[in-house]
Amino acid sequence: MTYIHFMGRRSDHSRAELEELILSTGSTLIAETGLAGFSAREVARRIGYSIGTIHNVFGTADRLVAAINTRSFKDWAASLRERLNAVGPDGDRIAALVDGYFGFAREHPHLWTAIFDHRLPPDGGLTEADETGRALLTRIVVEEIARAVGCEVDDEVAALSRSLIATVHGHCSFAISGAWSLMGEAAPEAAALARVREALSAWDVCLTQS
Amino acid sequence: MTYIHFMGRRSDHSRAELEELILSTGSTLIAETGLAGFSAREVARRIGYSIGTIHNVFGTADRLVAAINTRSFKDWAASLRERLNAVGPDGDRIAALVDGYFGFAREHPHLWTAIFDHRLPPDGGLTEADETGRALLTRIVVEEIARAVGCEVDDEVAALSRSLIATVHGHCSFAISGAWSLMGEAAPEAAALARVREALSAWDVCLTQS
DNA sequence: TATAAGAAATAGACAGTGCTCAATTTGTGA
DNA sequence: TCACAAATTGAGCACTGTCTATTTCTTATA
Repeated sequence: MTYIHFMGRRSDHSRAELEELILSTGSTLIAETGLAGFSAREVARRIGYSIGTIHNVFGTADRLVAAINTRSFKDWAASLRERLNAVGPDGDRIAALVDGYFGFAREHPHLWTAIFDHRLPPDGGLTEADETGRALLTRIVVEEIARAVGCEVDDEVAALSRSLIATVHGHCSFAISGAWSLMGEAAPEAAALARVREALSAWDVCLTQS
Repeated sequence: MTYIHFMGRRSDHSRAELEELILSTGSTLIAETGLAGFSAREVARRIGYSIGTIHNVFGTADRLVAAINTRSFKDWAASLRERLNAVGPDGDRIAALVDGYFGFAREHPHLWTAIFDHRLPPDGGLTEADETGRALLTRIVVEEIARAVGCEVDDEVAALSRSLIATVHGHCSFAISGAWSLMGEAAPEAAALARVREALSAWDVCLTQS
């Protein structure tokens, strides 16, 4: 008859609540200031806990950022699913996919940028939970590409999907960082979509011939 | 009859020599430790000058990193030109271009990563000299793509070129960051090349039809 | 009920960082 | 020889992440 839930000294927040509080506050901070302006101390200040508490819960500032990025990944995947549901089974799902990729980056440029700018120290890789959370987005795309080319999900389709993700990512990356506008490019998203369509039609031709 | 050249106190290094010294030492430091391990103080330590000197010459650590990245860009462009010369006018110049893009990233992963991870503070953009130095790489690609599709260099070809750069960049980015190997992708460079070839042949079809 | 045990939270020290600016060289032209 | 002015220094400031000793509170036991 033991209560394992409230073992700490503060009853303000349970461990889970504290994790959530740190995570969402950290996410807001990155959204506001970008990864460069992020600091674990500032997160502690905002939630009214000391810096040591952050360390207790997340171990390292890097691991906290990794957790925040995983959360961004999940939100991103969710918004992608929403768009796919919105266009329906007969809509232009490929366009929805590309627009979903760009959409999250445009709406949350700092969060999106943080995902790809952050590097973990060489020793400590991602958590199992991080890995699976991030794999969601890839899985959605793989499923959609399989649907688009009318195949089962196999290694070949998965490889094509990753290549298409990389293609769209490159365009989005330049668009968000601003390197693109300096070069006078007007419609990076349209270009990305064009490249994807070309690859898909090349794949169809390949299938027909074999 | 006034000599304006030697106004300083140290004859160890002229201003230009000092700039070069800081730049090359900083470049080596990033190549060794990555952008995260970079510090202006460490550069000062290594060249035997004080931290103040770095600030006199480059103003800000961010501007120093920007200058280092511009230097990387130039080296990158030079190695691209070399590869193009090596394959000659009748070789597979498109493959050489893609391989050159990946090649620099593979040989100098930290320098390459630093180029795209570094963000200047919102107020201070890049120098004129930085801009032109970085534009070199794009120009090389635009010229080659014009050659490949047998056109003059115009806005359309330039837009296509930027889109192809983005495509290759996306693949290279995932390959270097390691996100790729986690997904089990074996040949990111081959995939990038395939996407580029598809885009070029789609362009050819487009030209033939019009 | 009183007390021992133990975990959460904290405070604060440590070693770094970038940036500033008064004080200090020191080469040079007068 | 001297004075000037540019180049260089480095202590000081406000930060940062990380870590350990300490406090504070809850729970379980005697």
